[in-house]
Amino acid sequence: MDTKFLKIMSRNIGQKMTRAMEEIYDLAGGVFNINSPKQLGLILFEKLGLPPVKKTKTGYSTDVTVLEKLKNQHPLPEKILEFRMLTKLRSTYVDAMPALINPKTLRVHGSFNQTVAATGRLSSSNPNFQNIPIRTEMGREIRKAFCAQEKDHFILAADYSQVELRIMAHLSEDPNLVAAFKQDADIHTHTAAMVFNLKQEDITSDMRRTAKVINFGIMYGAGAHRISQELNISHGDAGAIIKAYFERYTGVKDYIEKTITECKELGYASTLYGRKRPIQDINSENRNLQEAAKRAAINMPVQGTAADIIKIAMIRMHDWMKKENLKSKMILQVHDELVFEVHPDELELLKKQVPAIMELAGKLIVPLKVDVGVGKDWYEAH
DNA sequence: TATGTCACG
DNA sequence: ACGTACGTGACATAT
Ligand SMILES: [Mg+2]
Repeated sequence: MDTKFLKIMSRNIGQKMTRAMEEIYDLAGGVFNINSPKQLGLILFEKLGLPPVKKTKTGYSTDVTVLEKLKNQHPLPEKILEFRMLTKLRSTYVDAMPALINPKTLRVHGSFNQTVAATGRLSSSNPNFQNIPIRTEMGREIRKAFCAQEKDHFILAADYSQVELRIMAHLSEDPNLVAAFKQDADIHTHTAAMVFNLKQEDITSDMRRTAKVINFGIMYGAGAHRISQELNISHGDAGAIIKAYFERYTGVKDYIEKTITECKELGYASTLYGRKRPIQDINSENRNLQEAAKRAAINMPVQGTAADIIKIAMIRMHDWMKKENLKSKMILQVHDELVFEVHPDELELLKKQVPAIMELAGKLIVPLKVDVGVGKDWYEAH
């Protein structure tokens, strides 16, 4: 870990927090605990009279979807979101990691749990290395602190490209989805072309974004409601897009129905390699429970098969590294990604072999693809 | 310990 | 009328 870097980052975030806090108290007309959803709810929805968007068990919801909707009515919600981002990054990552460094090894040693996630995924704890920020630039900067211990050594990150959609192609044998991956097409652009009935070259970035939400949404069993919220479009339009998707990818539709039927009969859903997840609620009288169980059943074969494949890759990787007496180390797994600390003498070898081992770990009717990045830290390796 | 929130794939 | 996309873990607050 680059603790010097984290120390500076903590100070910088702290300054931004102070500024945001002052503006928040100003806009709210008084001091309160911004981290208390209860106090914040009173300020937003009673003192300022903004319209409540949704409720929680205990009161007003103030989560990011709510504050996004209130942004155009008052300047406070946006400042709250900024403050929340800053506090999350500082308390969960920037200030937490240095405190966890083992004085003997000068490293942070977490756990990868093999018997927690119901789908067969690993989970990571103390600390969780599988949710290190990447989606915002400020968060992403934190990855600069994850560096090789020795100067001149490297971090190598290798991640599967669209592994879950490739698995869906394999399981469903849908001709359109299979063809897309055999051509190594940009899958979201491909789906956009299918759904909007256009050529791939005529797809706009907005249409691609829509298709991306659909591609992921389908694998989780999303309905028109969720898709409409996600894309900020009408319920009717969202329904029409989902309908168009299933008309073009009929194999996916059939596969999803088959998975649910089979789960109802057997009481479990399974992966390509035979891992089973019991899903008893699939036969529940309670409609909400049954619908949630259907979505879990749809997702299990996809998420679970991806977990099986990367586990196979990790075992083969370990065997290979041991046999070759390598000095480099496999240090992290993030569901579709493996991270290595690499000795400079072994860099070229790993750049070649790591993706090869990962790509061959799963035998699917479409190819698996792995992207590799190298740098002095995890930020550069991506 | 429960709850709400938010970080990731 | 209600709820509404899967799988996780950590933090702060409130009780
Ligand atoms: Mg990936």
